[in-house]
Amino acid sequence: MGSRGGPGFTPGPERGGRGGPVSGPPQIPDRYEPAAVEARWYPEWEKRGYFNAEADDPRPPYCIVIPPPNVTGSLHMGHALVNTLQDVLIRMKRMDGFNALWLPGTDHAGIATQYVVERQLAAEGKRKEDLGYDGFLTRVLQWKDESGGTIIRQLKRLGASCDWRRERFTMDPGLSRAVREAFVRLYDEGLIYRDDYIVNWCPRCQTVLADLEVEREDRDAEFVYIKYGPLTLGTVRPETKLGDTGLAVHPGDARYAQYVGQTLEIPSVDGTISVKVVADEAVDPEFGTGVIKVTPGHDPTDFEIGRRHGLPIRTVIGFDGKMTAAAGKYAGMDRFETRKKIVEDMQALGLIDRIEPYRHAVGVCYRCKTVVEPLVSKQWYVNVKPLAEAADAAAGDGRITVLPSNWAKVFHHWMANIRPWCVSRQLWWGHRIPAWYCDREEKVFVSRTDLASCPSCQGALRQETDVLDTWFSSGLWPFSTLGWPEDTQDLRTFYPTAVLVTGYDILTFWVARMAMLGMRLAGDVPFRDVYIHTLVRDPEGQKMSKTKGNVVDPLDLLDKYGTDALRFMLASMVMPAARDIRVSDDRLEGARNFANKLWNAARLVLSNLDGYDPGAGTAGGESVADRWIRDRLATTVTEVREALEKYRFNDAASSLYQFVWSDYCDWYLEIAKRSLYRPESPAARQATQHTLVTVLEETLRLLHPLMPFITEEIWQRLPHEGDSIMIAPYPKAAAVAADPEADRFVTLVMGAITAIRTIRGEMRISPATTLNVTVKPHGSDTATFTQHRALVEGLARASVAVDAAATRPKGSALGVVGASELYVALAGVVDVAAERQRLQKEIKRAADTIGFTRGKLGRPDFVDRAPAEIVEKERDKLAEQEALHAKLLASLAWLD
RNA sequence: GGACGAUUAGCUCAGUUGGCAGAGCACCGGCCUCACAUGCCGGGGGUCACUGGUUCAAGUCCAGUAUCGUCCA
Repeated sequence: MGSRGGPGFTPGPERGGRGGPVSGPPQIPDRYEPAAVEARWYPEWEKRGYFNAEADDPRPPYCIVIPPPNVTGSLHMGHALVNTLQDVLIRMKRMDGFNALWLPGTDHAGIATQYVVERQLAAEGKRKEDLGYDGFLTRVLQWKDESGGTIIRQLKRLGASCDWRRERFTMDPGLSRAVREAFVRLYDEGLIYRDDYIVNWCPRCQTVLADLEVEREDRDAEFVYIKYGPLTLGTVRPETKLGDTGLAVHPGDARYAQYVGQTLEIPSVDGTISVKVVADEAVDPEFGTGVIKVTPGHDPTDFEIGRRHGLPIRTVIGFDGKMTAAAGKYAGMDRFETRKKIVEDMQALGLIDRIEPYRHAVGVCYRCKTVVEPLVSKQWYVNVKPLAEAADAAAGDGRITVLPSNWAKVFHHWMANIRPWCVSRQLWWGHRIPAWYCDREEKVFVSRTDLASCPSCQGALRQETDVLDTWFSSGLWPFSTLGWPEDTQDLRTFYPTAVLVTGYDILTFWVARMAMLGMRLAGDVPFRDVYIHTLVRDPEGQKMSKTKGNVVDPLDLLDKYGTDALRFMLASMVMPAARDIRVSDDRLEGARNFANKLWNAARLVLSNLDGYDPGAGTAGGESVADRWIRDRLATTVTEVREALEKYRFNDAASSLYQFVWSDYCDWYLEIAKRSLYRPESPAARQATQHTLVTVLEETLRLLHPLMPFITEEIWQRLPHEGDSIMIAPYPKAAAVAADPEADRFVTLVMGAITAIRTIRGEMRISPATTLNVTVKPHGSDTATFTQHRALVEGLARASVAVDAAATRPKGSALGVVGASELYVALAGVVDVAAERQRLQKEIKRAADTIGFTRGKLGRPDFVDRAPAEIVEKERDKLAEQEALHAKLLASLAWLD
């Protein structure tokens, strides 16, 4: 498929030479059919290696790493959005002369994947323990092989131009090595440590969760007021009373000052318990009775209070969510059943003061929604504080730009308030922590290589069974995928990457961690820009969720509307402010219609290329309309480039939409038809053909990043240079020179056409009726009207006479175009009452503007203090409106 | 409780440095005009949430109020 063009071009390889205007070659359907086009071009692009980037390419690098989706996942609307935006950027930069690399891959999604496989096993009546560690991992890998690749195939349907040769997976040997290297380095630097701390435990997943992995859900509960010796206090978790080791009040609370420091013996359901009363700022004296019970083993706040005051920890709920032996007679009972039972028991003993309904947020596991149990256990932590300070500084001084800028604040806030990151997970699926315990010497060894025996005593070792948080490996993604820790050519060329595009929901989960780890380990920021997009919602603004049943499958939309339509819709919905996106069929239809519009514009152009010589250019026959559409395109190029540079995808989309539909199709094509079907000269026809083709060709290149398939399909059928639009140059912005003649054309000729059409519309005159129009030009307007008389006649369906000496015919409607007038004969066509009504409306409009403007100009403050050009503009407006008003009044008088 | 955001046409939303309020959809009227009815032509529709302030000038800047939303605790 080489380049076409040059003299003697005949459009379309399969097209026969047909003379004159035709209704489009039968080979080109009158509707754009996306499926076949998409299926044809994607494999072709991939086969030709257009997606590939090399590290030794001398052009400036531009790299995006994909936010890795779950390897066993499938495409949802969020993926469709984030990957559309990345593809728009990467295609634009690739066309624009950059060495553009979009690096794809997937992550292993530890908890999520393990949870899915465990459910599969449960359906078979098995547990992972039945398969054993190795057996379970085999099973997970089997599931990965089955479902892995699904999302990659789906990304290809979306048109994603990733360098697939470089696809990575967080559990690959290379990336696993990076994980181990990172862990060991941070450990050696003293940033990783083990600690007994209160953690979020998921009793179902049997693992600890990071704070971020706990979601809040509002639940109805009972607020139980318990008689606590001499005091009364409220709690939503009466079952934890068994683990109480203290009571706390606010230090300034006079009501309870007498108790502070005392140890009370409290009669309880299972004998008495002894609790120490402490004063702590964390207590809200306004809440409940102002006294709280302190259960350091089962509540994060209580844990902190306990640490501050040296209270002992009593663990009464175990990792299985059941009461422990320390819970006495409740041992072995489920925690929620115990809650009910203990209330009953306390009621029997008269220990309940009262019970009130209460709604509060409980923490649940973000994967399985099980209520999280705060528990004390020994875990691995990263002290991220120093890393966060560095990352925060980079965002503060512009080495990283977070966009839209309101997200920069969120980023900063999170960095400034960061807490130690718990990185160990009690899962089987993930990167096993490279730590070995020597039980004999009670030592821990962290090592890059597997250890067989204790380096110190040569005794047996056991490896840590915990794995690392998935985000630990994802946090290395921008450099581990480029070969880190090796000093690779890829890393030197493509790191730091240009931009990271992702949703705000993982700004803290992931973006923050990449920034911290990248700066610490890879020595520089991982990306220059972070572009945060919002969530995709249903038409009612509801978050899509399986439980609500309002999930839209992007694959269905691709089938129904076409990939380009979905992409265009998504891009045009991405607003600069942090607003969620609502997808609706209306929006998609609009985008599909836009694709169809473009398709049909191309059909019109392609069917009118007989005799066209691409090498001859405009042959000196260029018209003012040809110049006008070129100027409009040049302006559009500037707008689109600026919008994309600033990640204002909606601006880029609407500029293109407006240009293609309103300027090119509605105006230019209609004008061009006159020139094609009734050319003034062969040169004029050639110039029109040339303009039609080259403007469309450039428009296609401008649009290609948003709508890759349809643009390639049309581009290939047009005269063009090069093998594919994908690798054709992105249009360059050019200054638009002042063109007074083109301005007059817009104001007078297009204005006259619109004026006549408006009169026709308001008078409800059928489009089939040819109107008799007399134009009375003002001064130098004569030449313009005379020159374009036929065009006005054609586009306004009128018979036009230009006569500077014309007098207003009886029973005619008035149109005002600039300083000129036109009269539309209505005699016998319509009753003059309608025109009277129309004129009165126009008169009121003009009078309102005049009143407003006079008022403004009448205020000395305005005239004195506003900039001269603003005042001048107001004066011009006033004069113009006064002239218009006078004409309209005269016209009304004429009618009567 | 804290932070952030939103409030503009019937709906969904743009509106960048303060200078004549915009788009798409929906609606109304007229058209199957030889690229397209996934279309063409025309039209109506807004006290820019509210109250004050700054300014010659406020949708835009400032303060407050109300309502809604998101995140954090």
